Amino acid sequence: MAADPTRPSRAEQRRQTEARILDAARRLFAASGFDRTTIRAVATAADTDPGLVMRYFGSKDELFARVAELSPDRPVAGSPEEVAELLLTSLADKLSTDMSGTLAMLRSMLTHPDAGEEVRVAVTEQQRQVAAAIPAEDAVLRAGLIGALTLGTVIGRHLLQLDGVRDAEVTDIVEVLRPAVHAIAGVGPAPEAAGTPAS
Amino acid sequence: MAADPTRPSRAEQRRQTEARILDAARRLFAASGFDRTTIRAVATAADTDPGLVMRYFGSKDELFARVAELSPDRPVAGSPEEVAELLLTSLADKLSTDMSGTLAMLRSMLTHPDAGEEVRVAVTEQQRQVAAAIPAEDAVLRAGLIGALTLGTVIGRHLLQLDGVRDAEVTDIVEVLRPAVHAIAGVGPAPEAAGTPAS
DNA sequence: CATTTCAGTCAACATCCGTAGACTGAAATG
DNA sequence: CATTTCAGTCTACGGATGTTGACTGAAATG
Repeated sequence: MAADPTRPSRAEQRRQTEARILDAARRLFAASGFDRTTIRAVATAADTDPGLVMRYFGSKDELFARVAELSPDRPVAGSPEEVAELLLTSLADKLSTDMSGTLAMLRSMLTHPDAGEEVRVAVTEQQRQVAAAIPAEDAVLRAGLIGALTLGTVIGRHLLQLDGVRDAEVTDIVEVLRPAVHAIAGVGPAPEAAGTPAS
Repeated sequence: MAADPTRPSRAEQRRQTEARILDAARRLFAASGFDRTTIRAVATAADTDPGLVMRYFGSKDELFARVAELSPDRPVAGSPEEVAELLLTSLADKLSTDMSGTLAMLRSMLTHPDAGEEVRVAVTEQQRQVAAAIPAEDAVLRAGLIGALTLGTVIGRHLLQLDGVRDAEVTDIVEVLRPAVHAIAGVGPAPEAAGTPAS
């Protein structure tokens, strides 16, 4: 019944509290978006005080900027076929990873101007790279539509939770989407009928 | 200098005011979403008073429900090829029509639970019909991914305004997406190489 | 013309939010 | 031990929002 032999130091205590706040913020922003998530709710969920949240993170906007993040897309390049495969791998990441930080951003992208811009910039950058690899007049459009397909799939799975998409295996989704991505990228049918083609 | 010969009757006046309010609400909800659109802003944009908006439409939620609407999808059926073509026609509608009522709904779907449910139900219904026409074990997944592609395309064009997608001709988008939709629907390559196939 | 109806206006209320600042007590420091 | 630092708590302010209700004046009604 003695007191804890290793009581956390003050610095450690603070780190834990900050972490609890960040976790709660990520979760609530992802679940309800920026506007409907209140500092008070974050504080309650983190079992602390609104004042502390402000003192540690400055403002609601700064807290949001801290936890809402798009995991950076890896650069894509090569032949259209290679680019398509890289995009499918990238999509697989987005469908499997935890992503609550990303979901916070995506959830708010249609109503929070900053979040919308951030998503737009990220998609546009990937679009630019993809377009550069597609030999066609309408390369930008094609790349943009691949971005739209990606975005729609992530939204459908994680935010709208569409039947069949919500619970599907990531590999199955990629399988179904492979010929579609290849088609939009302007290449012929998928390299192989089924299974991820080896090297 | 005489007074207007045909001064609008009181009933007519009211109809005009209601129409101004509805127009303003549609526009503002579409531009900023539910939470960031205030009754006061709607009233100002409609050149009236917040109290009047309340008296005519009851509450902010009712006003939103009145102007935010998904134009009903026409039923789709037939062979996978036919269904794919019907979906592309439906998509073309969604990309060209004015749509500010639809945009009000879509803009809010990620942050306003009711709007999210309404979109989900609409997509799910179309998904059900499409899945019924696809002879495959994973028909529901495939139909869901076509829904995701559609949703992503509309979002990319009207809400995120992606480069190349924002300004593209509707027919060009449909052209690029045709083989993709056919591929996801599980049919072979598009029926024709280019141009809308005649009957 | 007398009366009623009602579109439109105005002011206020209750609530919630982000945020600021004073305060407390225990841990760190010398 | 005396002093300082600082994590954590509490209270309150200023502003915005949805919503309500009283009021006004002109159009409709008989």
